[in-house]
Amino acid sequence: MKVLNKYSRETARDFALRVLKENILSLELKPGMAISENELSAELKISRTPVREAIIELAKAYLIEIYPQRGSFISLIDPKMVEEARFLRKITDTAVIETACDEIDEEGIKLLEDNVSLQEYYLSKGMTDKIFELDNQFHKDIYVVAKKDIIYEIHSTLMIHFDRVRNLSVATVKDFKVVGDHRNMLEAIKARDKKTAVELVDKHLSRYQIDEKEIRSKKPEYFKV
Amino acid sequence: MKVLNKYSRETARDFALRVLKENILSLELKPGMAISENELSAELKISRTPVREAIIELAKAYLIEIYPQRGSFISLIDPKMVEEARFLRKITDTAVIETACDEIDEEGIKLLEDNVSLQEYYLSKGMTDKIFELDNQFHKDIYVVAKKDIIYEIHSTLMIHFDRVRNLSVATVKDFKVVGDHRNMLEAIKARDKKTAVELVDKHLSRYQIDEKEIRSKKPEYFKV
DNA sequence: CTTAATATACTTGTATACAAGTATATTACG
DNA sequence: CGTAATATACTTGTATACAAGTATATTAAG
Repeated sequence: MKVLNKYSRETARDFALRVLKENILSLELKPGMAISENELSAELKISRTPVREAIIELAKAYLIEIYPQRGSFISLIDPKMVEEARFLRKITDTAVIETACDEIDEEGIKLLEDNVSLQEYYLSKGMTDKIFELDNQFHKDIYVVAKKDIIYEIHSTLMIHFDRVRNLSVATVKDFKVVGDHRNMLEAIKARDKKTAVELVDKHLSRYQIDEKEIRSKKPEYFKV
Repeated sequence: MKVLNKYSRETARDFALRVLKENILSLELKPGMAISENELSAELKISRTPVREAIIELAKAYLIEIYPQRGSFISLIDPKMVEEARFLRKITDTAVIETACDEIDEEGIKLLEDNVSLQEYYLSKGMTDKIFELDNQFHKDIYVVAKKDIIYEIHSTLMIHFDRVRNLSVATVKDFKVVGDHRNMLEAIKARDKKTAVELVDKHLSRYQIDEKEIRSKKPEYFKV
């Protein structure tokens, strides 16, 4: 597991949570792999308590499975789980961008504009690795504009199911097209054009389509069913 | 706080969680009220650890606010939070009932039919207190039919924000009309009539409309803003 | 009496010890 | 050698002790 640096103000629990999420998303912690509270606490140089609290939270999001007195395991990729996450993201993103069209104001425009401009800048400089983080932030900002930021937070951990499968996909290179999507979304929101905005969300998410069969053939041991 | 009976197989953590949820929903634990891990563990006759773990989970759902070294408090009613929960329930219920229309089969019909029949029976006998639980189960069953039960689970804790405000409302007596709603929803799903089903969800949720002003004037100290 | 300094009694965060149960390795037996 | 009984070394669940910080009560000074 890749151990990140602990921020000085960060609680041990938040630290453990951050490290675990990152490693599950990046598949450094592999689906099906056993993890132990004791091992992790040794590795992170904190006690069992905060590690355990982080594990419990991830178990609530079905990212870890806890079998009492037997062990805890990184959840296998469950196609049903992935589908529920995708479904939830689609309906929520759609409704939220519509609301954003209603709620957008000068402040919101600035928030989104700054982000997209930066994405375009990094794209033009070929610094595509910077775009990933801005991509996530852009989606969060739309929720903020729509005054639905709690929903974003609540769903964020669940979306790891979706995102880690994406990370297994070979064809994640076409990421540069998303910057154009974001620009178009922003313009639609500014124009309060709900119909176009919703179409863009649909188009945008279709880029994240995953070829389950292909991934499954490469890594069958990662899958639940 | 009303302490429930602990099931023999239930872990101490699940027990604490169940008791806390129930008391927050019923407003036995009042918004803004201070709670202490030590007090609760004494009251529930379990140690601090499982109580603490339950509190952390509820804090993640914004039902409890933890201020380190100062104390933990039942969250005040936050209109933004209530609105986000209502928004989420509406869009999710809508999308899920459409999916249920696609996925319904004999087994699903039986599941829903058994529930609604029982509701109708209790209604005819005037045993309206039994209907509350069946109401929740009916909604969950629709998610099950639509193969979206994880989404139901993930959202259930969040919906307490919405439901506890409903419990403060005087006009919750018109509950008997929901049985008719449920019958109509079931028939729409059986007929795979998405348009009608969605209209019914909308109509159904409109019954849960809350008069914030009225509640606020009765209990202003419960509100955040 | 007022005000400031100091205890005191809380709070949650973390570390650790023990309890209860599981799975594997080891040992003893046939 | 094969099989069953028994240790052994894990696992997570729970209880408890201590650490660090906050808010209030108490005390002392002016």
